[in-house]
This record gives sequence, structure tokens and C-alpha cells, in this order.
Amino acid sequence: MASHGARGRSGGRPTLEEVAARAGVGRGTVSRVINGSPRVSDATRAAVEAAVAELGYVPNTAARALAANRTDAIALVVPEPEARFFAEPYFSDMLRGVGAELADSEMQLLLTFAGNARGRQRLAQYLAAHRVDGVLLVSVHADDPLPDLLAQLEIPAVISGPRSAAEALTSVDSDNYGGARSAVEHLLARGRTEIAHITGRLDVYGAQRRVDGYRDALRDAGHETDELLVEPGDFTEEGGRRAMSALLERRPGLDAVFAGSDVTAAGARQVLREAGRRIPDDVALIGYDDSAIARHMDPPLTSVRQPIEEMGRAMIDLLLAEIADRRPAASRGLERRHAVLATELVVRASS
Amino acid sequence: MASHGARGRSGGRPTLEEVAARAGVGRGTVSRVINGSPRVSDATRAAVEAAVAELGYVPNTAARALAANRTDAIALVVPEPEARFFAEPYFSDMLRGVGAELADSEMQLLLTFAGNARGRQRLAQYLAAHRVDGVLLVSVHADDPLPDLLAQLEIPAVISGPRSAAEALTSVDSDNYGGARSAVEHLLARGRTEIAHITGRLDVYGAQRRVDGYRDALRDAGHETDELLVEPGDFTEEGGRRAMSALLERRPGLDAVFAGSDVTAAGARQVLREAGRRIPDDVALIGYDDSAIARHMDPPLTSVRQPIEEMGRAMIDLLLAEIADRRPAASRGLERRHAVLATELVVRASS
DNA sequence: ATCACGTGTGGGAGCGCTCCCACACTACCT
DNA sequence: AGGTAGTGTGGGAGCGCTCCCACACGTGAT
Repeated sequence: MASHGARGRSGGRPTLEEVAARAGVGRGTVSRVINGSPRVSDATRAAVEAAVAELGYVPNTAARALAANRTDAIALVVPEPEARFFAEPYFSDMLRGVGAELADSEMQLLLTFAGNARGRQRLAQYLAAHRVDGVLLVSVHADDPLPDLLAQLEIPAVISGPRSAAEALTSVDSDNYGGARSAVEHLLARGRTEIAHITGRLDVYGAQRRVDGYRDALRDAGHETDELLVEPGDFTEEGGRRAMSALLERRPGLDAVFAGSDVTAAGARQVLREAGRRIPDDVALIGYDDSAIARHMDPPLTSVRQPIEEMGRAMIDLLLAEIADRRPAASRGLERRHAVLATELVVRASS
Repeated sequence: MASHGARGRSGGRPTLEEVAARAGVGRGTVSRVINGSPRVSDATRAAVEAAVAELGYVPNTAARALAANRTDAIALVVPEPEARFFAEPYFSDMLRGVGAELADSEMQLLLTFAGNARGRQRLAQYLAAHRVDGVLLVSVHADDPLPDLLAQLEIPAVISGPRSAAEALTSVDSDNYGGARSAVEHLLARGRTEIAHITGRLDVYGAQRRVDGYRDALRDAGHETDELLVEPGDFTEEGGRRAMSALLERRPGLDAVFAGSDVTAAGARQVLREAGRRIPDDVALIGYDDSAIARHMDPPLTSVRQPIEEMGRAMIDLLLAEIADRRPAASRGLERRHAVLATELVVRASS
């Protein structure tokens, strides 16, 4: 057996040319049918479709990508270690929305982790090779160079987070400020007076905005700011425990805690229990994200729902639009390129 | 700093040809350097590498794929709804092993969900288009047509599970039978006499093998089979609760439970607690997977550790070898194409 | 009749690579 | 001297598409 015969012409998949021959038309016509161009007569279209079906023709992605200079793929970039991706429901919700919105598109989704230096390196290489038509960037940190890199490479990209994170990039955000306000206002309305806040990781934009919402709600209600009631967390359960311990020590009289995430609230709850505080009788507790944890906690946790799945959908919509705009290199419409989605307070037994 | 030098040309990225011109060599030589061929003199190689660096050359993936008829990508196919993927540590461990082993390869990993009919459809289309060089198939169910499809399309593939699942495909499995035996033998050695088993989903091959191991261990120890001590579960917490309730009703005198997964064990634990049974005093409990849950449970859960991460590594190794073998269309070495990795019982306070 | 258009259609010219053959050029034999 | 390897190198011939120009047809206005 000739070793170089592996390039087998006869045994391979059918090509455009073969379909064209079968249907008795030219290559261009088949291409038009495949790509849904309207400039084909009904009879011709039917003949081509028949030939495609008979031969089981499937377009060669590589050839298309080379000729058309596009890949029909987009990347969901997670600049976090994989462990966090699995630990936080945020990402799975986001992925669900993205997947759903992408379901009826031809686009293929690539999941890319870039949690360490090596991953960053690979990603940069990857983007430089233009292996994707667009990028979805979630969980961007304060000093992250990724947005700049994307802008510089002129790769369409949508970021989840506030516009300030990367002015040049389209963004989709949820109303972190308003969500935090609604939580605090709810606690105030229930008569709580000493309300603590365990923040998220402050190098994540949204976490900072929640702190702002917390502060402003208290200030607008006439409370004076007590910085000892604010303790940094990091979105993890362990961080929640640590912060709660610190808070109890500094302000044993607190009667409510607004946590930066449900997971954090779970950690805080443990410490409160161990300290003999009843929830909500002694201390009211509110989380953020309204994830599955919130529903299953004992008692069920009041939480600020972010429309994460919708955010995923919105991000895809904007990204696809931006990719489509890239073809005719005009009309760089700057209108409504920054979306903010509303949050909702889901009240349960913990408050 | 010269990275912008050649950009003006046709507005695009530098090509092989441009690198060749810059280095004063031919296209073929540059290609050889890029692909690490040894048939290049040191001087020439250095010149080419300099030109590559100066121009910031990055190979065009599409062109390479078209010319070489390969994609440098492999797919990790998860034939489950996305929710399960996130809920079960099994998948994240597997992904970690796969990712680690792939880190120093040029291969890119695609994560593909095919949990519903629509996903299946997309996947089939995807495979038919040969968009990947190989496939990793995890969590295959009994009547799944995917292995056959892969064999038919002649796409290199490695399956996680026993060889019987798809004789034609390379497989990597952990010793489910032995793992279950070791768990039961441990319980027997501790003097337990009425040992129940909550199974995994029985349409998953591994779960069935664990039942076999459970039965054989009891039989070999001279116990007679009591089918009322076996209750089907589905790997979920809820399933564990349901099964435990059923078992307690049928066999209130049981003194040990071997659960099909740690998550299942967590569910069983809740029901045991509510029924007033102390662990391990009244009832010993053993899980499977040795996931994070096991370590953090109260009391810490004895569990059968599967080397999932290693399985991921092994799968990648075998797959890459198979892809490499595909080039010279000879030597379809059938040797050691079915690997079985050992399990280990991790004993903690619950037994 | 001529011209002007719009509508379908065929096929040439690439896209940027890899593969492989041909061709130096150098050893080291007979 | 001629022969025979082996080594490094250049470049033609594609891979299977998309893009776009050319052209064959209508059809209606001049």
C-alpha cells in the first residue's frame, strides 16, 4: 500500500464541485444555495438541494474559513482557574444563556480558560491567530490587559461588566448598584438598623458597585457610615466565614448582613449559627445571585437575582451584531452598545 | 517593535511567503522551521526564526487545516445536559486531567454538550464535517449510537468506560468492580452484616459493574443475596434521599450503606439523620468518587477514589497516539487499547 | 430596431498553507 | 575519475471553498 496514497481522492468526502456536477450547475450556484443567497431560481435551488442530500455533502470548514476569512466560531473566555468556573453558578448560568441563544446559529462556541500565566499566553497566541470571529469576556478584573488586547487586534468582543471596564468594548452588565440598594432598603424597611456588608472581590467591578449601592442606601436613609460594618470577602464560602467572624468580633450588635454572593452568605450563616445567632430572628441575611444554594439553604435565603442567563443571551446578540457589522466596514454605530439589565430582590425566610 | 512593519500591505497578517522573503529563503524552508522539521541547517533556522519574530508571524490555522487535512483540535463530548456537567465533580476532574495533559500540545480542546436531541443533531453534523481530529467521549449510556457513528466516520476516539461499551473504540476505565468490592469488603471486615447498596444510573456501564462487585463481595463472604438491600439511584442527591427512604422502610435493620456516588451518599446521610440513625455508630456509609463533598461531609465520608484526573490524562495520551497513527495508514496496533486504572478506598470517619 | 436594465448563472482567481519532487552540493566510496 | 549516497533547499501543485466579473438571457422603454 503506497504510504502517500492516504491523500485519497476517491474515498474522501464530496466537494462543492462534485455537487455542482451532480446537479448540472456551476460551483458558484451551489455555493449560493449553501449560503442561502436569494439570487437563485427555485428550480435550480431544488436541484442543488437534491444533489447535496444524495451525496451527503457537508461543507469543508477549513476551506470556507480560508476563502472567506472567517471561522464561524466564537470564544467564551473565562479568565479564571477552571476550579472557580465550576464552583460558581454564575458561569454555568451564563453558559446556559449563551448556549441557548447560539443554538439556532451556525456559530460554534469555544470555552477557553485563561486562569494562569500559561493560559494567558495560549490565549494571546490564539487570538493573534484569529481563530475565532469574536470573543465573549466574562469576569474581567480591574487591571486586566485582555480588553486592550482585543481592541488592538480588532476582534469583535463583548464584555460582561460595566462600560468603564473597557470603554472601547461593547458591554453587558446587570445593575449591581441597584441590586445592592434594593437589598439594603429591604432590610431597612424591616426595621434592621445595624447592617453589615461582606463584599465580593473588590478587583471585580461589580463587587465595587455593590458596595456603592450599600453605602448610598444607608446614607440616603439617614444612617451615618460605619466602615467597621464593611468587611472584604472574595465570593467564596471560606471568605464568608472569615469575614463574618471578623464582623461579629467588631460589631457584635449587628442585626443584618448583606453578603456579596450566596456562597459567601452560606459561609456567613455557618459562623452565625456557631455564634448562637438565629436567622432571621437575631440577624437577617441576604445573598446575591439567587443561585440554587439560596433556595436550599436553611432557612431559605433572600437574594438578589441577577438575570445572568439573559445577560448571556444579550452578550451573544450584541456580539453577533458586531461581527455582522464587520463585513461592510462602515457604520460603526456606537448606539446602545452598553446594556444594563435590571436585578430583582427575591425575598425568602432569611430576612 | 517591528510588528507593525508589514501590516500595511493588504491590511492583513504576514504570510509564510512574506516571512520567506524576509529571511531570504523559500516557502518550503519556512514551513519546515515552523513545523520543527530536523532537515534544516542551524543557520537557516535562526534566520527564519528571526524573521518570524520581526514580523510577528502567526500561522493561518484555516490554511493549514485545508492543506494538511487536519484541524489540530479535539472535542470532549459530554452526552449530558449541561446542568449535570456542572453538578458532578466527575466532569470537572476529568476536564482538569485532560486540560493538563493537553497543555504542552498544540491541540485545542472543544467542549461539546449533546444532552438533548437538538444537541445530538448538531454534534452529528459537526463530526460529519470533520471539524476535529479526534473525540473524547465521556459518560456513555447503554444504547448510545455515538460510538458507532464515530467508528463509521473513522474518527479517532477514546471512550471512558469499559471496553464492552464500544469494542471498536479505544477505552479507558477505572476498576469499578474492584472499587465496589473493596468498599464492601471493608464494611464486612468492620463487622457489618446487613449492607445495602444504592446504585448509580444503571444505564451507565460503570454503575452496573459496581453492583456486580457489591454482589460478588457479599457472595464470596458467604452472605446470601438479598435483593431488597439494593435500591436504584441516579447519582443525584435527591435520588439518594429517595433510595435511602425506601431501604429504611424495607430493611430497617441495615447497618451499612454503600452509595453509588458521594452526592448520593450525601442524600442518604440526610435521611439517615432524620431517621435518628447515627453515622457510623448505627449505620456505616461509604460513597464513591472521593470528591470534595466526601472530605467536607459530617462525618467525613469513606469513599472509593477513582483516578479521574489520571483517566483524563490517559484518554488524551491514547487519543493523540491514535491520531498520530492515522497519518501512515498502517500499523493499526490493537495492543493495549483498553486501559483499566485502579481505584483506592479512602477510609474516613463514616465507616 | 436599439438600448438599458435586472436576474441567474458559470467559472477564473485567489485565500495561505503542506506536500513532495527536483535539484544543487557535499561528502565518501570504488 | 565516476559513482552513490545523504543533506539542505526552492518552488509547483494542489487542498475546497468564496468572491466577483463576465455573460446569457429576459423584459420594458425608447
